[in-house]
Formats: sequence, structure tokens, C-alpha cells
Amino acid sequence: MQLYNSLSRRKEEFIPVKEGQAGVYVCGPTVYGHAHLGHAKSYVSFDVLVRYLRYLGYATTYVQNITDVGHLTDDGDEGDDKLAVAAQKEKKHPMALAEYYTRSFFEDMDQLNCVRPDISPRATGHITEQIELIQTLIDKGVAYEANGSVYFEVAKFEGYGKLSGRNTDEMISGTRVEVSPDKKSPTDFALWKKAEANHIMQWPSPWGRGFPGWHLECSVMSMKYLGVTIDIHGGGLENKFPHHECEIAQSEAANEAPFVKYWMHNNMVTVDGTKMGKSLNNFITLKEAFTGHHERLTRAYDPLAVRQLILNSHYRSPLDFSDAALYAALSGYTRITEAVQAVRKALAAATEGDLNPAIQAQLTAFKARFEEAMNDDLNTSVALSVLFDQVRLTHTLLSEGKATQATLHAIDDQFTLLGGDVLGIVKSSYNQAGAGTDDSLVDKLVTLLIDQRQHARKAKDFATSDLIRDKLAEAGVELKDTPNGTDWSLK
RNA sequence: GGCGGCGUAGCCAAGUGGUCUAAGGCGACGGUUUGCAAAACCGUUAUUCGUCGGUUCAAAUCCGACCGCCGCCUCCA
Repeated sequence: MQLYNSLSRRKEEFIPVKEGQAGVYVCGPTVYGHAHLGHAKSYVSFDVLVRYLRYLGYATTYVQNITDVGHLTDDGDEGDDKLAVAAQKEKKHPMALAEYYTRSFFEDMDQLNCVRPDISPRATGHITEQIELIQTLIDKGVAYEANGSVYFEVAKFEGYGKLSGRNTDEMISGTRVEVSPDKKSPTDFALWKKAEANHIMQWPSPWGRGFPGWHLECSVMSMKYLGVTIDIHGGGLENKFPHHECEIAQSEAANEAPFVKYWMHNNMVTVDGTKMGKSLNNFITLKEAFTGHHERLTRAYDPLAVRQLILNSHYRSPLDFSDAALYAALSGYTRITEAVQAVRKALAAATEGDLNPAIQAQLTAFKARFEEAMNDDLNTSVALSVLFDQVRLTHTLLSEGKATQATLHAIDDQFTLLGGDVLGIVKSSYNQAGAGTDDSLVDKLVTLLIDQRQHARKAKDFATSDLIRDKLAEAGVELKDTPNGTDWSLK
């Protein structure tokens, strides 16, 4: 598999540190608010990476941190802790706030059908390790204590800037924030920050009470769970600098070994063509997208339609969310879903017999094209197009009505494998009533009305049958007449 | 100001030197099917890839200029 490595700026063959194994670390959320569309793009993209690595047979360990301390409102090391600020606003303890939004995050990611990371380490759970790493860096002479805080001395680390393509001179001249007098150089960054007395989140350390700098947690936790050199480190493009640059500096200075083999960065999300900002009134959380409670959305969107929209473009391309784009993705998603449901329904009534070799050959060709696309730096857009080709094949085959159980099984298995296991947009099972309800009363009433409509149709009383269909449609129940009877689904 | 990216049909989007008179999805239109629909299937929908110029036997793909948009350097995945 070829992956684009942000460090080398080109596609490279993926060769893990340990044969047959893959260690993936992805920068997780800072849990001070509900997850939004930007989080969705990032975590769906890396979810597909992890799923595909597993599909290829790599024993994959997926680590994604939860940042619950240290991420400042200002990367110049001068702002307040984001969690502390939000906690004060919501009148909650920072840990309560972190817990609340961590749960919210997992809920949303589950909705998007992202596999849970194997380990979701919290920054606050690794204070000891962070202090140890700081001490190592001081001992090696690349970090210094000043007035209760500890800074990393960038000038002592030769490779600083190799990921983001910046040099320190430019950075100094471009500095826009006021520089702390404690720093030897404006480019130095905080490893440990001295806490004021009123700061709730603080821990004892050899340098007095304080809290860790934001960049440190990723170095410490990736090292702890994946080793000194990890295979893949993923994150958003906006974190390339300074966050990832600082991670490299800390980790490589401490371990004297390469930190990451493959750096992967996903591109950003815009909404209606402009960047998503809290102040721009175009900030859409996932919960808002799933419920439709946002002025820019005309309806609620199935979480997997959001997933489909994300997979429709490449992870390294920017993605513009709009109601129209979401709607288009929903239509496409529905088409795939209905094809899968149709196969499974037909399967129950299919005759026994051999697997149709012509169909088998087409499925094999689809699979090869799918893998070729995914092997090329996770080209999900092309992978998805293969799925649509399989949808067409499926409908054509079903309309002939001659497919054997073995043939339909093969189709279903491939939908489940490629569309389900890898892309995560095909479910292993769907509710009986299509769009789905487990309310048996609704089921009975709709069935009753469908029966009444059938009587009217047989009697050529189309005025009545159409009235029933129209009224049901108004109530959100859509009817479809098929050769085998009438299907219904909730819209 | 510094660094990076993007501009492909009505919309989303893949393709980054020849197989491109450019995947796929959505939408629209025509047809088959249907009592009528819906769904499905078939067909049509970019001789052209922001503009101009250059390199090359050959460019959407490489180079240059220009125009437009976006991101990072401060909040944000």
C-alpha cells in the first residue's frame, strides 16, 4: 500500500517497523465542546485507514488520545487552558466537563461507525510519564527550567521545521504574539507550565506545581503504547505546525530515534465555501447534522450519509460541507443501502444452485479495482465508485430473478466486506422496515393500510389507493410497489 | 508579510505526461417498466480541465505569469 508521507512529501510504500504489525497514533480531540464536522472528516479518514490496514492483515494497534489538559487558547504558550476556560463558563469541574464531552465524542464517532481506538489515553492520566520525559529532556540539555516553567530549546534540536518546512529565523520574524520573558528564544515551547494558585488543574513536579504543555502528551502516550518509533501518526493539517513539529523535537531529542515513519495529514473542512469558525455562525456540530437543528441544514442527515460525503472525496483534499452536498451524499448512500437490502431480501427466497461464474468474475474484478484504489493512498472516492458499479450489477441481476443463493451470497459478502468492513457504510443488518422502527404498532397499522390499498387497487379504485399512498407519504411513510408486494419505509 | 494547498460539467468529486473526445455520485431531461407513481434499468448531460503563454511527438497532468479561492503562522480536527 502506498501512503502519502507528509514528511517526505510523496507517496511511499507502507513498510511497518515490525512485519505484519501496524501502530497508528492519531491526535484526538480536545474535549471542551461537542465534535463537529471537522472532527468527522479527520476521524472517519483515519478510521478507514485503520480498517484497511486490518483488511490487509496487519495486526493494527490504534491509539487516539483524549486531550483533557494543557491545550491552551493561545499557542504562544500564554493563553489559558481551553478546558479550564470552558469549565468556568459551564460552571463545572474541568474533569466533569472533559468526561461529558468525551462521552459525547464517542457517541458521535459510534454514530459515524468509526471503530473505537484500542486505547484512548487521557493526558491527565499520564502526568507522571510527562514529567519523566521533561526530566529526560532537561538531563540531555535540550530543555531548561525558568521561573517554574520548563521550555524546550528549539535551537538545540537540528531537525526542527522538517515537517512543516519552516525555518526558525522566519518564525522569529513572523512572531505575532508577545513572547514570554522566560523563554530564551521565541520559538521555544512550553513542556511544563507553572500554575497560578487559582488554576484547578495542577500537579506537583520537580519544578513546582503546574501542568503539562499540550504537545507533550502525544509524545508520551504514543511512546508508551506504540514504542519509540511508530508507524503512522495522523492528524489534521492545522496541527502540522506547531503541534507535530514540537512532538518530533521532544520525542527525537529524548529517544535519539526517529519518532514517526509515516506522517499523515487530512485536509480541512469548510462550510458553504468558507472556513468553519465559531464566530461565523457556520459551525456545525455532528449532533446538529444528525438532527438537522441548524439554520444551514434543511433536514436531519443519517450519520452514514455524512460518512459517505467524507469518503466521496480524498482525505487530503479540502471538503466543503453544504446542505446540497450532504443531500447528494444521502441519496447515494440510500442507493447503496437499498441495493444491499434487496440482495438480502432476495437471498431468503432464492433457489439453490451454483455460483454464477460470470458474476463471480465481475465481483473479483470489482474487488481488484477497489484494492487498487485503496492501495493508492486510500482513494476512497474511486473505491466508492466500485461499490456503485456493484450496485448496478446487483439490480440488473435481481431484475432477472434467476440468481441462485450462492450468487447472492457472494454479492452480499462482498458488499459486507468492502462496503462494510473497509468503508463502514454498509451495515451487517438493517431494521425490517427499511428506514426503521421497532414500534410494532406502527408496523401493524401501516400493514393494515397497505392491505386496504391493495383491495382498492384490485377493484381498480385508484382514487382510493392513491389517496392512501399520498396520506401515508404526508405522514412520512413511503410506499413502493414491487412484483412481490408493497414495501414501505419511513422517510 | 512568511509557508502550504486548491481552481475539472448545474452541484459534489476522481484522474496529475499518451489507454482522457476526462471515473463515480447527485440533479436534470428522454426511454423501458408501472393503473399512475416510487424504485430499478437504458440513454443524454465537459472535444474539455481558472486565464494567458511556454516545454514536449504528446499536457487536465510539467514550467512561468496572472486571476480567484482556501488553510497554517492566533482560536479550530
